[in-house]
This record gives sequence, C-alpha cells and structure tokens, in this order.
Amino acid sequence: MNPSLDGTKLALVEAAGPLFAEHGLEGTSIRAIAERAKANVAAVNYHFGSKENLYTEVLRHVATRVMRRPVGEYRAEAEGTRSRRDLSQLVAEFISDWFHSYFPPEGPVWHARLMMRTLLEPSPSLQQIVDQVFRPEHSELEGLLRAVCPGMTEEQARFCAFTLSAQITFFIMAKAPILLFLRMRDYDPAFLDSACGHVTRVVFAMLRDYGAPITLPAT
Amino acid sequence: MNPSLDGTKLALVEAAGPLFAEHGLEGTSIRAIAERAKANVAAVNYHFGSKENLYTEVLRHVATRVMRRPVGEYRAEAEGTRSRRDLSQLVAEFISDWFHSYFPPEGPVWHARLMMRTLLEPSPSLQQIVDQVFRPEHSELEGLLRAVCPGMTEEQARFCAFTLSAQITFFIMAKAPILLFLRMRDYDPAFLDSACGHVTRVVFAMLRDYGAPITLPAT
DNA sequence: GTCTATAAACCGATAGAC
DNA sequence: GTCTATCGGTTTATAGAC
Repeated sequence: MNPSLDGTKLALVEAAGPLFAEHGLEGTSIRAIAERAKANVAAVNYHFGSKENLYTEVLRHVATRVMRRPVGEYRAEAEGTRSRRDLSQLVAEFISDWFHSYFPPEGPVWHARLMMRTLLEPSPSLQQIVDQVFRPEHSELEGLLRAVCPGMTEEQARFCAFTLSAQITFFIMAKAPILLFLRMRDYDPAFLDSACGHVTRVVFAMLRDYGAPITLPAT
Repeated sequence: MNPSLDGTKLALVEAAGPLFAEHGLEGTSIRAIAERAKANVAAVNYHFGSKENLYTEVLRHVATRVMRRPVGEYRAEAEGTRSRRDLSQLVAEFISDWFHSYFPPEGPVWHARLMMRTLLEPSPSLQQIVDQVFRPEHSELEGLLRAVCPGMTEEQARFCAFTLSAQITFFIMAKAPILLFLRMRDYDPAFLDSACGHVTRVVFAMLRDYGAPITLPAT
C-alpha cells in the first residue's frame, strides 16, 4: 500500500507501534523506538521529521494493513439470506470472528490497543483516522445490522453498532484492571470464550428486541 | 472525607485532576499543575512528596467524593420489590441516573475521563484503585442485577455488569471520535437522551433474556 | 543513509533563604 | 509554608563527520 516504507522506515514503524500502544505518544521516547528498531537515535527525525509524523504513519500503517476480515462480506451475505437459521448462524459467526480477531491466540494485540488509545487521546490525525477507518467500517457494520434487522431506523442501527463496539472496546482497554479484578494473569481461552458467548447473547437479545428474526444457535 | 486537604493541597489536587485526565500522568508536568493551582513549583513535592503520590491522591479524591448516588441503595430497594412494574421502573431509573451522572448538564466531566484513563493506562495505584473503588462498586452492581434477575449465575452477573460499564465507558472514552463521526460539536441533551434510551433498551433486553421479570416502561 | 556529538529545552526533585 | 535557584537527568532535534 505504501511502498515508501523501506527497511529502516518500516523497522521504525513496527518498533514504534507497540510502544505507542502501550505508553502513548508522550510516554514513548524516540530513543526507545530507535533502540527497539536497532536504528540510530537520529533515524526517526531523519526519516519522518518528528515523532508526531511517525505516530501518524504508524496509524496509517495499522489502518491500511492489519484490520480483520472485512465486515462488508458478512453484510453482503446477510442481504442474500432469508432463512432464520442461516441468518442466526451468520450473525453468531460474525460476532465470534470479530471478537476473536482482537484476541489472536498468539501474536501482539497492540493494533487494537493503539486504535483504542487513539480514540481516547487526541492525536494529530484523529480526523483522518475517523474518516478513513472508522466511518467506512461503521457504515458496513450498520449495513449488516440493518440487513439482519430491516425494521431498524438509521439512528437505531448506529446505536446498536456502538453497543457492539463498546463491548469489545471495553475488554481491550480495561484489560489491566479487569485482570486485577478477576485476579488473573492474562485472558485465558476459557475466559475469552465465556466473554464472547456473553457478548453474542447480549447482541442477539438486542437485535431480537429490535425485531430481528434470529435465535441464538445452540453451541 | 479527607480533612487533611487544606487550601494549597486542595488547590493542587483540583488543578491536577483535569490535567491528569486530559494528558495523563506522564504528559502532565509539575510546573503546569503548580501554575494552574497558582502555587509554587515546589509545592507538589513539598505537600505530596512526588507527582505519583499526587496522582493517587487525586484518584482517591474523585473516588470518595464525586461519584454518583450509591448503587447499594438501588440494590437494597430492588431486594424488597416484588411487583414487576416497580422493579422495571427501578431498573430504568437506575440506568438513567447512572448514565446521566457521567454527563452532568454543567460542570466538568474530567472525573469520568480520569477514571477511564486509569482503566487504560497502567498507573502506580491501579491495584489500590481496583480494590478500593472498582471492586466494591462492581460488587454492588452485581448484587443489584442478581436481585432483579435471581436466576443469573455469579459469572453471568459479572458479565452483565461489564456490559453495563462498557456502554457508558464507550461514550466517555470515545467522545472525540464519536463527535467527529457524527459531525457534532458536543453531546447535546437530545443525543444523550437517545443514547441513554438505547442503553436502557439494550440492558432490559439482556436482563429479560436472562430471565428477569421486567418490561421497559413507557417513556 | 548512518553515525557521533551536542545544542537547547524541559523534566522532577531538592537545598536553603525567608 | 512559600519562594528562588539549581542540580542531575532526560527529552527532541540538529549539525557535521563519514
């Protein structure tokens, strides 16, 4: 997507990602980034001009590359499905896929955390991120919801999408206190399955309340 | 609650609150706090020993003073209520009170933002905050849910409480992008009413799905 | 393009006068 | 308890050799 990311630039972006996600823009030093990228202290300023520019580049990198399987596919499938059973299955699959895409069995979850942090913290490129990432994705999500539940108004679909986003956002952002609260070391697969099951159940109850012809499939 | 907060100490705590909420612990300098509090640069270290201690003190101040009407009152009332209509009314009132307590018509909303930031960012006193603030409050909330919906297991009540927290958390944390997304300047009362109405509807659908004998009261 | 060296500013914390 | 002055450390950013 962005061929101008050569070796060092790419290394800097990939080193900065997890650091920004964990410590924020102000809490991450150029030195820490350079050290992690095995690059020189001056590399960031040479390649990006400033730390803020690098932050923007990292967000662009995350947004254009590593997002989950497109929501639009589910929406298209939902629009062509009539059977109550198939529609229910489709929604359940979407929620599960979507939930677990933020908690891969292995690998870093800093993409999600960085996105979440960008939501919370005013960043130099927030307007850009909203327009280029959140708006299109949210639009697809609303389309999926309205395909499943044709009776919903636009505003209701928007709020339902918020409810969906809120659930996953919460488990990502509040991970540290949740773990302390539950006296756990890390989210284990069993907990994630329970959480995903609860979210699915809540979303089904919500959509059914709004008139969707769906029933929670037996596990 | 804490009588040892005299003039200057109180001024420092009240000056630091909004700054910590907006810029975080690392992003807020002692000098900025002192300037806002019209105090000397050395005042923070003199009165609190360190910036981190001040942060903890601010959180304690927020937690012990400005939180909403205690959840325990609702729980106690719910445990003594049998009528389906009264129980429904009680739950609806609780959700509305609780939602709107985070969006007062006037006055600062930095309390909520600071709490949210504490959720996101590892702070020196997170364990303390979890034990002293989140755990008791969550316990009361779970109690309320189980009083309304006696069939729920402990784990189910915990997840339902998470769902409740997630909804409000989302509207606070993601406020900036939501406003950009909706092309609004600020949450207006009409939007907040719609949002609260949606949250109420979702929670009712969820609790009914878990077996609670409640019905959404007509507005 | 990569490195060293360093400038210029800022930070938290403290010593000491008042 | 409040203030000034300052220390020691870190930050971003840059100048200049290679």
